[in-house]
This record gives sequence, C-alpha cells and structure tokens, in this order.
Amino acid sequence: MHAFDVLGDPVRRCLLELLAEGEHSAGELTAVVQERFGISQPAVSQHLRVLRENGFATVRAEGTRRLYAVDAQPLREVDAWLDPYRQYWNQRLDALATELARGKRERHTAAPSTKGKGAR
Amino acid sequence: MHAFDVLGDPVRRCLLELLAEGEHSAGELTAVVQERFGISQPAVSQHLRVLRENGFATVRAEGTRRLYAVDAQPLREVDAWLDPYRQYWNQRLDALATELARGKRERHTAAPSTKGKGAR
DNA sequence: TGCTAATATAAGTAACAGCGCATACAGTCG
DNA sequence: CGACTGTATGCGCTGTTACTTATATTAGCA
Repeated sequence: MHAFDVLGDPVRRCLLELLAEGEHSAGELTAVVQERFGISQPAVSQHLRVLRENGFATVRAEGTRRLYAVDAQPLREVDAWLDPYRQYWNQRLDALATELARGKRERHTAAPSTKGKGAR
Repeated sequence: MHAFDVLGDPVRRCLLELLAEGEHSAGELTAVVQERFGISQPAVSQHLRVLRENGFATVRAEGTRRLYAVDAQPLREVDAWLDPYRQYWNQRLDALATELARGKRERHTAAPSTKGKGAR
C-alpha cells in the first residue's frame, strides 16, 4: 500500500495528527475519532492496523492498553516525493520577476540537505 | 476533495511526476500513462480533470492540444501538513527500539502474518 | 464546408475501501 | 478461577471510485 493511500483517509490523518503530539493509547485515539467521525471502535482499530502495517505507527503494550506512537519513516518518503516540486514553491504562482529570481537562486543551492525548513 | 485523496491514485501521481519536468500536452501524458498502466485515453483525461479541478495542474490551450503544467499550491499544503512530524525525522532510533520491543511482545500476542511491507 | 486529429464528457458497470455487528483474544482484578 | 475491560478480527453490506465504450467538442486543413 502506498503512503498516499494510507494518508488518503481522513480518519487515519486524524489519528496521525493526534499521534503527532505524542504517544496515545488505542482507547484515547478511539474516543476522539469516534466523537469526531461517529464511527465504531472496530472501525478505528482497523485504521490503526493500516497505520501499523504500513509503518506509520508503532505499538507498545502496557498492561491491557496499547500505546501508539508515530513513526515518521513513511512521511519522510512523502517528503522526498515532494522534493521535485519544491522548485515551484516560489516560482510558479507569481509573475513577479524579483520573486522569480529568488526562487531560482534557491533552486541552485539545492544540496544534500534539501529539507525545506528554510524555504519558509 | 482532499489533497491526499488526489495523490492517492498512482496514475495521478505518475501524471504529476511527468509534469514535474515541465509542461506536457495531454497527448504526451496519455501516451506514457497508457503504456505504463494500460488504461484508456478517457481514463487518463478524467484523471487530468481531477488534477485540474483540485488545483494541482493548470491548462493552456495551444491549437488543438492542451498543455498541462504543475501548480504546486496544493502540494505546499501537503508540505505544511507534514510539518509537525519533521521533529521525528531524526528520531528513528527510538522508533527502532520501540519496534524491537513490539517484536518481543508479538511472540505472545500471536500475530499470524508477518507484517513486513507487502500487505495489499 | 466537410474531414481528421486531439481532447473532453456521458453513461453504465465492476472493484474496492470502509463501516457496523458480532465475536474472539489478552491482561487485570476480585 | 471467573468476570470484566480494552483491543483486535471476520464477515456481509454499501457507497464511492475508477474503468470502458460511445459520443460530443474544438481546432486545423484541404
């Protein structure tokens, strides 16, 4: 299953957003999602399974609860997929020549560490 | 339609990857996709429509041909969505530790299928 | 003014993803 | 041990999505 397929579901995105804050038990996640989407516990559990099986989340058992945590690995792949388009970040929309020049410059400096934090 | 929904389809991703190189006519795009996925021209056209209607691509008519170009705006949103997870980019060692812990647990929890990557 | 090429739309269909329900499994507590 | 909570799984059902075939639209050309 491709990373974008996993992220294509709003429930799974919601789960990941919750996990972005940190570890949460399946119960907590289920509660929030149930309130927000009105779906059943098994439905949430299935989404958690998808996240697990595709490497988006890791699980740790604590007593009878299962604590989920985010694993950013697949998200890194998504980030990598976006790379070729970063050159359009500033370039595409505006007709302003000045902006265009700046975009070009950034494009040239694209080196190993392409992580776009600085682009903002 | 959410950006991730659009990107969830492999044909549309392929189209966007082609467009990342620069402008292409619908015919060129169709030819490549047809060869790679074995689908019909209307099918490709429909995917192009989805890209258009969701702001992933812009169209410019040139004679009887239609030239498509990428519009990175929605991809920027995707990039923004990834932001909260960037803090985990370098924490993969922790994740690995969690993974190992889970592996041990699984001996007990009877996980029948090896959850490598496949899953379909 | 028809004819052809390029592309888009329409209508119908088939496959798949996600849901609820019922239930199974694992750990904890009395 | 046995009851109880937390979580996962199996299975039909259903709505959505993407496909195919057929056709409409628009531009270029003889």
